[in-house]
Amino acid sequence: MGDVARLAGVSPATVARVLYEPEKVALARRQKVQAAIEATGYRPNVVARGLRTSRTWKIGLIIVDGRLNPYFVNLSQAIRLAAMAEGYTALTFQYGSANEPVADAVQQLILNRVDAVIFSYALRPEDIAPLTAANIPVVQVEQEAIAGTDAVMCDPAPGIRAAIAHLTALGHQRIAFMGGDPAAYARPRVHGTTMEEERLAAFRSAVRDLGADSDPSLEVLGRYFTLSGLDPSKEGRAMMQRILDMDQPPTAILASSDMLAAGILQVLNAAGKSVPGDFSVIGYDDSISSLLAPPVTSIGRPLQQIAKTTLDLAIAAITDADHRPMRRVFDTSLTVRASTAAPKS
Amino acid sequence: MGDVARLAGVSPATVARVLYEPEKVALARRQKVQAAIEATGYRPNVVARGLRTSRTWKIGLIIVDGRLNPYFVNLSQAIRLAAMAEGYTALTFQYGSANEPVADAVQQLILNRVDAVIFSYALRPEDIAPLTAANIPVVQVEQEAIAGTDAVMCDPAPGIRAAIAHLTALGHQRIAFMGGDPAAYARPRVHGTTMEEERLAAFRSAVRDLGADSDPSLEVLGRYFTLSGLDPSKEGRAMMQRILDMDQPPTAILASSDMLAAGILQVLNAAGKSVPGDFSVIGYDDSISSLLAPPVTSIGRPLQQIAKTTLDLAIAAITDADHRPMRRVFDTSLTVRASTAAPKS
DNA sequence: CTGAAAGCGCTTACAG
DNA sequence: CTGAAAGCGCTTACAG
Repeated sequence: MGDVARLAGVSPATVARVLYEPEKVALARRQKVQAAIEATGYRPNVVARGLRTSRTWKIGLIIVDGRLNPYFVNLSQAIRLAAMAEGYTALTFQYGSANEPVADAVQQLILNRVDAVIFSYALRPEDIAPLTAANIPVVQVEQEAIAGTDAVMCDPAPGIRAAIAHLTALGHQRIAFMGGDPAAYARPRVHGTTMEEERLAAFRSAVRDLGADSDPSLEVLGRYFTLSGLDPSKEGRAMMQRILDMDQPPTAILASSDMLAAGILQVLNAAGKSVPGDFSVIGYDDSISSLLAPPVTSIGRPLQQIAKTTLDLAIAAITDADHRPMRRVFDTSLTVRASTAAPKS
Repeated sequence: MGDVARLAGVSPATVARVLYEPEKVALARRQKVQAAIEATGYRPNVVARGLRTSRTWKIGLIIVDGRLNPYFVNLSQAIRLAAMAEGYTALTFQYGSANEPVADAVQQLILNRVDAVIFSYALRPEDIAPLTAANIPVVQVEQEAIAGTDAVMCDPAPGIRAAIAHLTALGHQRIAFMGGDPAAYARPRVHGTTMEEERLAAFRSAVRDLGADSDPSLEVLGRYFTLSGLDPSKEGRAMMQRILDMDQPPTAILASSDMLAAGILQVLNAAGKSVPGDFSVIGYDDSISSLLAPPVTSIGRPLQQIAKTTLDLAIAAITDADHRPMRRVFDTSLTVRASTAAPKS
């Protein structure tokens, strides 16, 4: 910066002004400074600026490890790109596998003086205190572990209803739901329901409204993945095995993640059964569904909008001292692929 | 820091000394300062330290977008964790999809004064100049686009030889290679060969040595993925279609990525063919191979070692002014799963 | 419209 | 062993 100032024959203050409020600098001088910036290739030191203004233009992102579910790769990528579009750089920490405690990630982000922290399925209430103490705003994505904090949510109901409607229109009567057990995921919550409860409730009401079988034995509940071993299709395989062992098995299965659907396909492949011939399968997340054989019909979310909104809320919280926490809800929707067809009659 | 100093009745300089060279502070004082640090929960501001010491403890990582190939999620995760273990925070930029030019990422990393930049399949020779000018060392992973720069490489030959040996032991004679076309990937190189050439050469020599058919028509070459559309199994589907159309099709296929293998399984599934009944399939990367149906035999790399070595080299380059660029090479290896069996006779 | 000066929170060479 | 002082590279309130 000193070089630029010297070259242009002005003070460093004027260089800064050309950078941030050029209209306040007389034209002749401004042009001289701009020429000097060009000539030297000068770009302000982000670290120094961060120290001076106590805005680092960094946001922290704490999100589930993408190796456990590639959906989180898509989400974190979308958030990172939305952040870049607004001039922010993302500092990402993965949560879920490895022994990388969320508390440590929070500490790191505080030390790095990030302007805001975005959590996706990773916020534990006890992590809020240090962030609040450091005056760092928080946005929750698809999670409401804390009241009074911005939250960007996804409503599973539209996608699940579309999935059940798709299956009943094909002629399916016995449709199984494979998903997270609400009892196993007693997540902290502020709205009285967890995601697992919401998805299960959406399934139940869609099945009831659309005339498919309402049979509790068709609700196959468990975990999405085991944290150890990085064998993310294991849970789906185990749950599909339970379905194959049923007295009155379903003809279609709605799984609560694409990873579960992958496990389903593996068990059916090993058992010599075909999809959609013997079973129709629908996934959730629209992550690896298009890579499976056959490509799997799946419920997806509007990722770009979620990411954009998340950033808008974070920026509002950063820049507006009077910002009131908001809650935004997006709809899920169904993408039909080759894993669903009419049942054998 | 001022608070701590006041509370302990010492100067800020002494607080800093307790933090960085405690043995130089008299015991009584040191304990007083440590107590004050405890009491206030003080942690040094990383931004200020970065400005003062011109070491930010950040490393930049520019790597292929994990949505194009999940292997890069595994690799970047491994590097990020290795960095954390050494006290570094990673600033990650994805390369390949979206319009996120590498040059911009490089600029961002320079502005952020990262201590080093790690490239995986993303280094273009023209990006080196600004980094060199900013005195930021570079490590190349699985890529040697530039001479005189640290490089951590993977030798495809051991894994490919193991794959072919596995197939010939099962009785396969006609084995196809599906991979990147060396002509399509005229990557910058310093060692005379590109990765595509190395893999193809490894295939050819393994096939020759192990007595399988050496038939140029069994080399099905193309691209790993299309950058547009985020349909990463598309290329594999197209190449598999070419194999199905052959007069003398192979009985086994070695694909150069798990994404290609996914496309293979999709085409065979749609054609009513079975794996490994009709075709044995081997993938590469050991990324989603364990999620496919059937789980796919795949060639993998020692990720933890690669990540650790990458960081060791980066740190050496950061801390040691006399550091001489090094080249480290790791072996690939085969993980056998359910997609390979004896051919139909 | 412009510059001199202060200060963000640290670290470290220097003097004692 | 310890403190006062300088300085990393910026931004901005203040005075003119």
